[in-house]
Amino acid sequence: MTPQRASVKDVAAAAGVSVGTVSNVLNRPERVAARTRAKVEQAMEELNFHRNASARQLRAGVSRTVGAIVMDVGNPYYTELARGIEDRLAVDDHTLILCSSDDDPRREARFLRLLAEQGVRGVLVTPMSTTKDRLSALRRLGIPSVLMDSSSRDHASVGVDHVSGGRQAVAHLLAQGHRRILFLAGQEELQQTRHRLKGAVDAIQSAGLDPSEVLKVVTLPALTANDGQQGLIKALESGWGPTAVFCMNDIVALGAMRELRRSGLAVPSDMAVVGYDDLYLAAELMTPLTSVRQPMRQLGWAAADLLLTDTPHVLFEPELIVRASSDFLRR
Amino acid sequence: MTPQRASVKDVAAAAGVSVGTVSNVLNRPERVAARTRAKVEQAMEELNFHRNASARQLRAGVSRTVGAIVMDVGNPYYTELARGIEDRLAVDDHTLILCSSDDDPRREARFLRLLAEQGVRGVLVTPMSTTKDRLSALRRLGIPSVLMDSSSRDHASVGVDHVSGGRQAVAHLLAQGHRRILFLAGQEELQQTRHRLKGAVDAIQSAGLDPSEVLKVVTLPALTANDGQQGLIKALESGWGPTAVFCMNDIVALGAMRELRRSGLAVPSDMAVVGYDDLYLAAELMTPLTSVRQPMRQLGWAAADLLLTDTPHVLFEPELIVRASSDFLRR
DNA sequence: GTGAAAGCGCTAACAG
DNA sequence: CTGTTAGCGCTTTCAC
Repeated sequence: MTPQRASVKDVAAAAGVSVGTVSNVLNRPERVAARTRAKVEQAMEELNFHRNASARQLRAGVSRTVGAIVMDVGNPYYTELARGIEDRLAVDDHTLILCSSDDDPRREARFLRLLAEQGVRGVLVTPMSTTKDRLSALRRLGIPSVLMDSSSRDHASVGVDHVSGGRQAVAHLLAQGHRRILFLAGQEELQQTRHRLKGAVDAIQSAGLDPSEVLKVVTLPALTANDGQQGLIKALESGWGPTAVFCMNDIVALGAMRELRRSGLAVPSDMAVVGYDDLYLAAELMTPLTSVRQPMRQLGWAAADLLLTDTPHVLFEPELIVRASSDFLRR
Repeated sequence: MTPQRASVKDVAAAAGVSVGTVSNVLNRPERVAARTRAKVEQAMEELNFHRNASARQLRAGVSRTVGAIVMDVGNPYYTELARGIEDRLAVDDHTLILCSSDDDPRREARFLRLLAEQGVRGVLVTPMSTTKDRLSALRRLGIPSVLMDSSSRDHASVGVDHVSGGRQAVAHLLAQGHRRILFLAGQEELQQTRHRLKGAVDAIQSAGLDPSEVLKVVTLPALTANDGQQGLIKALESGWGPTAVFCMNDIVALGAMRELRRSGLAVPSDMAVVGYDDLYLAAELMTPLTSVRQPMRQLGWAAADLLLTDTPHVLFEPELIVRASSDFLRR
């Protein structure tokens, strides 16, 4: 059994050639005579050779690693995104370091330092409360970055049209006859929040109604099931009496529905619910959830593509998937 | 605005000391005079210095990176596990490279090569169909590995007592009066499958019944919602008429319940369902799912701990959480 | 306490 | 086509 790790030198010795030739076999095989190449390849095989990525990167100055900082890997939205990224990176033999900040600035700072030390080729960033700081930190470090799921004039980005998403969701609720709609929103700094809100307002105005009467916004500290639940409790206590709730994502919707159940309100007859992202579990919930579908896989792919090749940026279109949570007919 | 990346040399020049001193500040600060240290630290600050991980690893011979190969990051089970791992790694300033093989040997081979090239300090492995090959490949490469969620005599491992888990699940179903129980199982090579089956058989024998009459096993190609659904279809067609189904994990259970719904069977009155893992979504499904809870976070932590410190290995105890899917009283 | 210098494994430029 | 060699940024003796 071969011992530890073999180096190019070992391979060269075993094959009776120089390290330069071994390197050529690795990087420009066409420049090496077939016979020599065969010898070298055989030696590699026998010695179980794997090139040392550290040395390689040190020399090359740039690594084949890309980082992605997301808010919560527990949310399948981000794992789907990550798959899209990985698939694209694999094409060019790069790897992903996936970092879940959990919206904790200390964790985030640690990951940022780490990615800088790794010399990542770039970082893919998902919008969250500290996005701006993060982007400027990256710029200061001279690390290219791409903003995912958000669009920006002064930054490379791949986006989804959240105005359209918000509009579709609220137009649907209006069509179902709802006139008091609660929006369980993310932080206002999030572009997604602002855009979806704008879409919601658009939809209401297009229906000839007054947004300030029809829509009420509750901002959630974090986009988790628990905060969704708390947000709904707060809204119910206010006495406004909404008949529908539009949630910033499916996990928030899950929390909201949990609370509705707890307080004996039926979905959708007492309260209609619409989520966002259309996670695979949306269709399997206690009441199947109407949700705005995002093309997460493609989004991840596009972001990685943009980083690697500087492809012009993309704007995806979301699509409303109607289920029982907002439509009794589907019960 | 500082340009690109500063090296120890730059820092040394800026601080008016030698690179050796800079390195000392980094690695053995106590050996450096306070005044000198302050100067160096200030220079680092100004130049926005980050040590180059490649160079460091190249020199050290071993990296501060750990790999984990799991079957499907889309399954929250694995992301929870990953968090546990990351949390432990953070303590010793290591990073995780999370690889989702999707049970595809080509993907897996790619990741294995990649981890070897990265010179990872070790790999944490989750059982799947090709586990044995993977472990021997790692051994051949001289990379330490820890088997997660499975126990082994001749391998470092952290496990959960799946015999107990299987026993608890099936004992519960028997107590509910079920006498024809379907087991939607994983591949037989999976230790988890064998252990849970053993637990199920134990429970049946303890109740004075005949396992061959009470239990029927259907082996699923993959542990996905789709395969769970297909497995159930197959079982229903066979005409045996089970009244309960024990699923290898919650995602499989989700697929099974989808099929029950489709064919108009009520849960739990026509068919009781028990899952495994107790994902956060188990409680939120159309019918809240009874499930065997695993301590995923702790499991991940323990695995990373074992790799880093050679702590003696652990065996966790799972716990059955009963919900409506197997108990009308909770309806 | 601090500096000088060697060397980790690899690549690329150059010589033969 | 193949060999020789310098050097990427860092750590670590070993002198001073």
